Amino acid sequence: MRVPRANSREKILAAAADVAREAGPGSLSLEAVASRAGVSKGGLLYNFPTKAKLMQGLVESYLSDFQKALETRATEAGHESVLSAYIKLSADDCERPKPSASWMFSAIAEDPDFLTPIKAFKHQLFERLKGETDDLGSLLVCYLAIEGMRSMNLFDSDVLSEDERRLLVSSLLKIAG
Amino acid sequence: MRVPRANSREKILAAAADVAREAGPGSLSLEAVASRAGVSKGGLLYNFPTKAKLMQGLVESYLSDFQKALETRATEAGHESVLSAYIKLSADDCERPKPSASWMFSAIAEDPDFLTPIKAFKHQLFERLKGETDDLGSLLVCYLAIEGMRSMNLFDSDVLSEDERRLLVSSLLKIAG
DNA sequence: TTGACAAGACCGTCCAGCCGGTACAGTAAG
DNA sequence: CTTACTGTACCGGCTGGACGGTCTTGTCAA
Repeated sequence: MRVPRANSREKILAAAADVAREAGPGSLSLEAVASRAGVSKGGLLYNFPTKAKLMQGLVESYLSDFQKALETRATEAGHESVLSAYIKLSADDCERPKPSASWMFSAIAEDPDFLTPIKAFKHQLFERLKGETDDLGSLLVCYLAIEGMRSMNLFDSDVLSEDERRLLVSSLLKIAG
Repeated sequence: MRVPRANSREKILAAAADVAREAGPGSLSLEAVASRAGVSKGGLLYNFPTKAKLMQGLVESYLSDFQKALETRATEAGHESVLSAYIKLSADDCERPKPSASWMFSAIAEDPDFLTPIKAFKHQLFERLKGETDDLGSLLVCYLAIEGMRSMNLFDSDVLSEDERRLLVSSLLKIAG
């Protein structure tokens, strides 16, 4: 009973993220992902010949989604700076109560090198932000604060209230200018 | 109460942190820890009857060390605020190139609930900081930026240069007042 | 003697990767 | 149109190995 062959990859990727989020990063097994995606283990291994490839796919789709969202934000709303687009995007990402990237912990456990592309991406983004502003101190504070927000969301650590998060975002936007 | 021959518990805890840092969080097995600590598997299980207890021990020692260091900083150098003590302590912690808490990833993979005490601790610290200042916006920015710094160190993501980190710290201290 | 381990065999479980199938789809000759 | 062939997409059982945890036996210092 097969229907959408082409979407299998994305379905599997989404299923993997779901499993990691709901059952915990330690429960991200091939069988769990396959079952969640409505695919057999063989079908999963057909799309991703190894678990490492699956992790790599997760990283790549995460990065491309993020970049797409950032680009959209940075261009759509007029002459917004990349930094403020990044702030708003991150704020929205962190709005969702459940961390959507728990799979990162699985990836790190598998092999810390899986995060290398993410590090490179962040480095690139930071360089881009540096080229946009002349007040390095403010940029550093903003950038790190966003990093902290994302980290707290990732660790599912809800220290901030709704009001506090809003205040934080507006403070950051003010610092960003 | 008999004194053990050597302080095996601490040796084991340190060995576990070393294994997670050097071999990766996914390689944190009981055998690896035992071998690293110069202890047999039986000896390890004698001190920590289960892997969960070992993780718990890691968390507890991390938290007590951190609190002790924070208290020392906050009291020794005159009437420094807790926030600036926290900033400086975190900056020093992040000075070290290698993340010292990679075991956290192992703990999360094992069971996300292991981080509950850490979340509680952070929440408590944040409340304490809120009681110390009247400018919530600045506190939020500072606190999150520190969180970001710690997160980057944990993920071994060296986006900032030495100079940038120093500038960041001084900016944060200025914001903290 | 006893408490604090050392040493390691052993078992149950879990899981990644492999492999032999199977159900189509497209093509193309007859 | 039919039959035969071919490649794609997927199924699911299997296995080898790693790992956590238990248990037994031995050792040595206090």
